[in-house]
Amino acid sequence: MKKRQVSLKDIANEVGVSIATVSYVLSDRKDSRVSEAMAKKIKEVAKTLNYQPNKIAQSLKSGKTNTIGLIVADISNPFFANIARIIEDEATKLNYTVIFGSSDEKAEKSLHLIDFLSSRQVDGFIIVPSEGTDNQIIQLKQQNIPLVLIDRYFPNISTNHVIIDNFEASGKIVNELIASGYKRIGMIAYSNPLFHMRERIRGYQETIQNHFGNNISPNLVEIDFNDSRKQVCTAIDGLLAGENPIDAIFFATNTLAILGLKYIDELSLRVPDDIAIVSFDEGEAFDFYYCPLTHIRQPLDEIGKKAVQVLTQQITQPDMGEKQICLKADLIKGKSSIRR
Amino acid sequence: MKKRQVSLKDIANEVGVSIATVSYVLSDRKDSRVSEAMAKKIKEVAKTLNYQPNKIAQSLKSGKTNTIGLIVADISNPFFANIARIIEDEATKLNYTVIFGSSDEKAEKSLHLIDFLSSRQVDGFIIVPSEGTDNQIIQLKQQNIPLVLIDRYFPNISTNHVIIDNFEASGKIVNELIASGYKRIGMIAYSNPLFHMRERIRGYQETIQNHFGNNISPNLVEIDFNDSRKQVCTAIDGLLAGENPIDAIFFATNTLAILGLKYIDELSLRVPDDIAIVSFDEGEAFDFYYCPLTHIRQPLDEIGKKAVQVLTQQITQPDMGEKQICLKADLIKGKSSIRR
DNA sequence: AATATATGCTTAATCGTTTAAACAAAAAAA
DNA sequence: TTTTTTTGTTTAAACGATTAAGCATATATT
Repeated sequence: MKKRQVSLKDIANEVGVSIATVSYVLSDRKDSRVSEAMAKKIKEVAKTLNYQPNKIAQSLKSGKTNTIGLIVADISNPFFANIARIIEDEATKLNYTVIFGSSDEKAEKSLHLIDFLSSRQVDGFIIVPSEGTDNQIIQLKQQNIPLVLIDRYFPNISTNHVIIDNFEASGKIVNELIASGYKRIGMIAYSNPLFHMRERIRGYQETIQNHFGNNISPNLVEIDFNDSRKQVCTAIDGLLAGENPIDAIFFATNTLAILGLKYIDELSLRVPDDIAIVSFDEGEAFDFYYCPLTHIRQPLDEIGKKAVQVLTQQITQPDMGEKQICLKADLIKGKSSIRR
Repeated sequence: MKKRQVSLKDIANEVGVSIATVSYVLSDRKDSRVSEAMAKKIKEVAKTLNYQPNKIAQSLKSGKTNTIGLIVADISNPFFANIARIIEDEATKLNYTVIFGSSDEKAEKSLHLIDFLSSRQVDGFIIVPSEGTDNQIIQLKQQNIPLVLIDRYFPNISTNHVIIDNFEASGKIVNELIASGYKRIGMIAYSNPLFHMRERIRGYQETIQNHFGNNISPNLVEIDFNDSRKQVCTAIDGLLAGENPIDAIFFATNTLAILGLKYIDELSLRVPDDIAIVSFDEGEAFDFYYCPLTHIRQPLDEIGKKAVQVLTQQITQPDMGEKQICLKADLIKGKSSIRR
């Protein structure tokens, strides 16, 4: 009734030989001294029985699972979903499986995921760290578990990481607005202490400062991740109120941009005539937005691939030094930042 | 240098007791007769050493991995991405891990995935079967591997499945168009022999037939999945040409709708004034489309959850009979099918 | 012919966990 | 006091694969 998976033992019994012999043949070791005839027979039987090696057993023996644990901050964000996909593809190419989970930007969930994936003996981690996970990362380092951070990192913890130059990208897009003639540029960002967000904000502030000095000051609103829908609206209201309403908004992420654009539509403001909009990252949702958005495009492909490559290198050569990769992001000029 | 994961052995050595005793304590077996004092000590040491049971070893022993293999037809389609997400969440709740892959609608890739996941000893499969995978499904059945098909199934292979009533849904949305006064309704579908697609087409054809008899015949164009971008445009051109151009298009999937709408924008046709549009499924991209689409919303949540529940039941009670679940989909009325 | 080497396969240990069975010592029943 | 039962712990086999070491037998070298 219950058909167990066929094992080396089954083949050995069938052929009338020891398990070891079968193992030697099927693992194709050049130094094995099994006779041609026997090898052929064993391979035949293996095929007819449709033998598939039990990777669980192999893993237990070898201590390697060929599995990567991936923890992203928020899988419902297409940015992370895409990265996850790329990582998965690249990992598959290198013969690794990816098991992943979303921390939903919560340190507690992140910890739970790390424990879970550790107990499943992943060979290493690729992590988009969220706020307050510093010690989790330190722990992993202490356990000598191979690890690559992406998108964000902790400047005071030395780790492998693959990130982009958020400061530069942010400056680039603000410059674009300024070049188009916009002066009162607001920014809506998350009140997130993580490095990537701080860098985006710093890029914005310094660029404004460099251009306008003390004549025009930056106009930044920071938003709580867990109440973003409401707070984005309030933020926009705030930026538009007063004597000198802003004429352009820079959204620090695609999720903020989506929320913002929906509200701007509700206000019956037209982009870019009434207000210019620029944003970090893309979203499928922008495909059908009437006005193609000027935005920063991160090299997702490169980030994902590099992360996997660095990780698998660490796994196979643990004594390799740490790799810290910082990529440049592209500015995609749409029509949402053109002054007409 | 190299810190191995701590094992029962480490704890046993530390406490000065046998591995078995440690195992009995840490697996919290009610029938164990280990003394309170010893149990307490072992638990303490386990905690300080930060012991995490090695699930690989547990799996090898138990023959269960608490892992589900998920194979979707196309992970870049948000429909499947969402389902994957829901399945993942539900599985996690039931203490299962999901390992998944995308067959990209290719039988060969599907086979590869099944072999791969089998060798990783998944306890069961949830599969969105693609064209030509009939024998793969039959094979799994013969090996007594628990299995649930979703979205599609093979009428001539008896399996667990969770699907929706595509015929009914299709009829419902065509009826909506007819009720709004549209008469020449075209449909663009995939030339896919799978049941779900045939049912959507049949729903369209029979509804047209029922309403208009022989006065107006259905106007269906079937499209090759691998060349859909081009063929959708050709199809729309075709439907719009001639003496009696169509006044409404029913797209059989969200991917077709997205391609179609982009082309319709290029043609400078306005929805619904120049042409009405209805579609199966949603897409994030529709969020910002100027005209909210009338579409069929599948109960993704229910499909995903039911699939996991049926599968885990099959895993724990293999002698349970097959479950075949057919859900109804909802018609979401937008503005893309209103005659003005 | 005696010894060395090569060939072909088997034995047995190992990975970390589970668990039935064994065993010794203590407590209870006779 | 002897026997039985209970209590607390250990032994050992098992899951399926890998692999160093062992052991015949056959072939090659002196």
